[in-house]
Amino acid sequence: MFIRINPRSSTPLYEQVMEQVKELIAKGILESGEQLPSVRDLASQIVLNPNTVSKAYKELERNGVIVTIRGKGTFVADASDRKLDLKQLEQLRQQLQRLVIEATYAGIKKEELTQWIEEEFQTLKGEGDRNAD
Amino acid sequence: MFIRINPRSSTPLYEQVMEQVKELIAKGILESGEQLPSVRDLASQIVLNPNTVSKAYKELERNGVIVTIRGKGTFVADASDRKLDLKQLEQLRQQLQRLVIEATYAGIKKEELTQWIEEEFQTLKGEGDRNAD
Amino acid sequence: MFIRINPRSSTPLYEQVMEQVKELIAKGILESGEQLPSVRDLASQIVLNPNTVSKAYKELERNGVIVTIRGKGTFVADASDRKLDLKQLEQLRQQLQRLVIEATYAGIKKEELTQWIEEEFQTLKGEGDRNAD
Amino acid sequence: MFIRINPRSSTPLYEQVMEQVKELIAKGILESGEQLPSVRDLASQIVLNPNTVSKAYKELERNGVIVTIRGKGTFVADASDRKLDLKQLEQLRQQLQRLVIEATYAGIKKEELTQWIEEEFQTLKGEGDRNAD
DNA sequence: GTGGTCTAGACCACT
DNA sequence: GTGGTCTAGACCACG
Repeated sequence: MFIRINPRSSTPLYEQVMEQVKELIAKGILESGEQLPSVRDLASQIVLNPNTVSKAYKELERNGVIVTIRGKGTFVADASDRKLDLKQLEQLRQQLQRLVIEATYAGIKKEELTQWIEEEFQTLKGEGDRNAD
Repeated sequence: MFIRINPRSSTPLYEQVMEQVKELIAKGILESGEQLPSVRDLASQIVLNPNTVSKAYKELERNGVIVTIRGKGTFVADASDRKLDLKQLEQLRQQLQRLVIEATYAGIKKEELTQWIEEEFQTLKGEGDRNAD
Repeated sequence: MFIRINPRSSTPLYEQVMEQVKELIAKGILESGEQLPSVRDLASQIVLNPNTVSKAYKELERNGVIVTIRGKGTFVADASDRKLDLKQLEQLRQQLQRLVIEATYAGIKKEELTQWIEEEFQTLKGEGDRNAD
Repeated sequence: MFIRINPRSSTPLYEQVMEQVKELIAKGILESGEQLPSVRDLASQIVLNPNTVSKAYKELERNGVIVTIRGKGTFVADASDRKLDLKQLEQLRQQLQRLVIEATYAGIKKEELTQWIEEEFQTLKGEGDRNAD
């Protein structure tokens, strides 16, 4: 797993791990049922304390992104197991509102923003396809 | 100024203030050159520690959103004074990437997301127009 | 023996086996003196490591629920052989206290809870009768 | 707050803290809006590491039992804020099933069990009343 | 002073 | 070997 942590960023290390794992799954580089590196392995790979990685894994499990089986390891959850409640949708919507406001500050037009989204979706899909080859 | 703070949210109080001020400006409810309430006034209005409001104002000034003039007060900055460096653009782009990933997890399609953006821009513009009447 | 294991549950696999064996006995589906499948057989049936099944059997024997006779196999113990010391009673009582507290949090009234117990006892008895036919 | 921890119990320390806080709230000894001791205070009171207490508090917040406000402290949540989803009800029901099975093993009759429940509810209410005096 | 994050290192239960 | 729990002690952001 290619995970890169920026220890100087203000976003917590465990959140950075969460984001990148989610990204790998969204891109299809990690597939359902696939085993993730063990807490200790990943911790030594990215030079983090095992507790920090463990915290990231536990949060991801709570989000239904991964599943951990005691004594065996942690695995990517089935897509069907993912949770999507109303609160999350609202949060997403609120994030988007903030983003739109910031964008207007930066002088970014609606067309430009939708173009960006188009590109991001392409990137996700593209990397997944490359992986599938 | 209509600002509502949620003390139980996990986002810092001063950031909530910043977001809402930015929102009011983006909507055109606060216009360039308009005076903002003093730190004390705003603090007592929304029942917050003046230090917290002060921190929000300072951060907003650092971003070039507002300007404080000694002995006169704080005012909404001219749109031309806003700073938009490359770092901010990158951050915006990264936020959007995260949002797209989260959206795919929530099963939201590209079309739906662009539709949302359309709506958010309409909301901004709409409230601004209403205010301009 | 119809035993279903959920490897993703947080309760240990061996405890799940224990619970289900106890349930089968409580329902009268397994009767005193009846032979249980061998560790190997049960392990292959429910796709578990034999060590895990073995641990469950050992624990059940420690509780006096089953007995293993060297060279013959393991059998359901006589009801008279079951051990019920004071510690277990206290534990039971404590579990019930926790359950009552959780129930009040869930807004469940006393009458509802006693009704539930009524139903659980009926279920136990009912399945036993069906099996006795 | 009178919290007693048993370091030799097999149930995790942080769960013991959770249970006892819930108990105090259920009994009405801690009321809605009331402030809990700080993480450090409680930790030194019951001779635990602050991290352990913090973990308990965070879990309790996730359950909607308490609310923490950054920089101010943690408080008992409003009863209306408590979450009660279907999964929790199912879990409760399953716990009760196990309890009934264990009870039959211990030779406890239905009437006895319902009597116990009656007593537990009385205890909860009783301590609350005593506190209200 | 409050809680949140992180590290280092230890022990335990489960498979 | 796996993850889960716990301690000790440090630093930081928030109010």
